[in-house]
Amino acid sequence: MIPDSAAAFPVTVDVVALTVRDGALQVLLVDRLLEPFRGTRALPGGFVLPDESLEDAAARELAEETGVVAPSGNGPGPGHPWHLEQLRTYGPQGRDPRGPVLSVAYLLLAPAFGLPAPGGDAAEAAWFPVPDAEEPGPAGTAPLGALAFDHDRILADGVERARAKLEYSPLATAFCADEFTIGELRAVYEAVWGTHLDARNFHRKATGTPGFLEATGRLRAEGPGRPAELYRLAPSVDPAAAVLHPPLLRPPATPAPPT
Amino acid sequence: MIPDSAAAFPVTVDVVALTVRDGALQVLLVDRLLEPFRGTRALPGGFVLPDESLEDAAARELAEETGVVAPSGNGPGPGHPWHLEQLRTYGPQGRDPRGPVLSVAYLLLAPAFGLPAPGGDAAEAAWFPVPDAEEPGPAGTAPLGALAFDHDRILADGVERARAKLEYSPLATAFCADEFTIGELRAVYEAVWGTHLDARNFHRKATGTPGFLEATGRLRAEGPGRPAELYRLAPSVDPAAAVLHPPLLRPPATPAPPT
DNA sequence: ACAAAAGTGTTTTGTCTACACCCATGC
DNA sequence: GCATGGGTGTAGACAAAACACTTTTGT
Repeated sequence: MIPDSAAAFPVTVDVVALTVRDGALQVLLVDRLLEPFRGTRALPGGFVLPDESLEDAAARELAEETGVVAPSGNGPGPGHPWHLEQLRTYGPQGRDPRGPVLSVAYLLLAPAFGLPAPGGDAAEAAWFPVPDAEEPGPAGTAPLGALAFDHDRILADGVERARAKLEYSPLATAFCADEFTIGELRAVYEAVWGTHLDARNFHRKATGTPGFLEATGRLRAEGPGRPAELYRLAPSVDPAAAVLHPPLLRPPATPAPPT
Repeated sequence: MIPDSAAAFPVTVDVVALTVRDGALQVLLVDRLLEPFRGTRALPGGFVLPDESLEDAAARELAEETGVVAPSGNGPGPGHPWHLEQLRTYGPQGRDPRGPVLSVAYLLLAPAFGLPAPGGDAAEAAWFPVPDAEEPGPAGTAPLGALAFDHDRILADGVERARAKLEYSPLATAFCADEFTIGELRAVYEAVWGTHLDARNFHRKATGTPGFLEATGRLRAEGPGRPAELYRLAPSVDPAAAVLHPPLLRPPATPAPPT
């Protein structure tokens, strides 16, 4: 019933896994063990199996190549702040030397987590900072511009999607642990956007936006300074669909001074 | 070199073609001539050929099933206000009775155009109004809820994408002819969002947003009332990438009274 | 003259920004 | 005490909603 003219394409999933570590936006990259692009850095990913959903394939490849076990789907329950969403699909022509291959890219936003022993088709999975500007840095600081396949473009698309989503969705909390302080949340915005935000105004805006945060009543003291109140993502909200009103807009341009 | 465990999937493209006709947001649907879902309404679409790009396949299927010749890509030149962008990809499992099939959906925003003779795998391509609310209307007014495959969901995703994009991008102009009046542009916003906008404030906002509109200096008189100035989309802007600042936000909720 | 649509001005209301200021802790 | 980070108050800049008003056409 499917016409003969219809071609069948191998399909891969590639995951842009982002986190905030050491005050910077970082991406999870692997070293490829197999051809093509053997020895080159790439996004974790691989071929979709016959009976798999795309999202399951993304979670499986992430687990195989980085040892990370992601919850299937966007865990709504507490303790699963991770967020996995589809980014876009990159066309079959001219992106794989082996022939036409379709790649469905996924975006994973997660708190910083350790990287167990690698396996599968990749070795040395590690976090790499995403440079603030999209242009590769002058020194060897920028991992961009050197990835396998069209992964540079996929990474750029993923970073831009993450930056845009922080403005009007509660997804910044996906980078935080289950409970977090306003300061930690602000650090997420500053790292992802590469900007400096006024701590006082951010506090008012974050706590004053309905449907965003819920106070736990507990405090957390960390180093000097007054202990901060702990918050969690407001319940009864799908963080992928909720809309912040008013949105938290990123300022036009004023990079943070490198502390 | 491609592992045997990797499956190959048939891939289709489906096009959510939206326009504004008679003051309402409308979608282009076809009647399927072949199984499965023969006789059911569906989005225009079909299988991707071996050497085709996804975008080319979307344009080809649209032309085959509706007689519409879309420009390949987003024509930047004047006279090609159409806009074609990828929407998202719908997973291979459980969406086609013939087996796992991947579908990459595209969103086409276009001025109202006539429909030449149909051909290919579909007949009776026609425009259908998209109901304001997502719930199907009580009477037989709503074509949603009755489409083939998972096209109801794809249509809902496309409509939501279009509604969101009008806020922060100049894509509302994709629904207009090459030159248009502020009133026509406002009618687009009102039809897509299903709201009523204040004509005076809209005029000021649209003409005052930098990088959005360019005055032609000409006028157009249509019926009674003062003739309106003609505008075109500001040049030197990629309408798909440009960002309106400040954005044109849709009001929370107040449906327009049916004139 | 009248209706209808285009375009401008003004007032009010709210939101963002910047910054002064107090609070609670470690040292 | 003093540095450090958390949290609140407030004045000016700025943008948006509401609406009075003028302009220019068709009938």
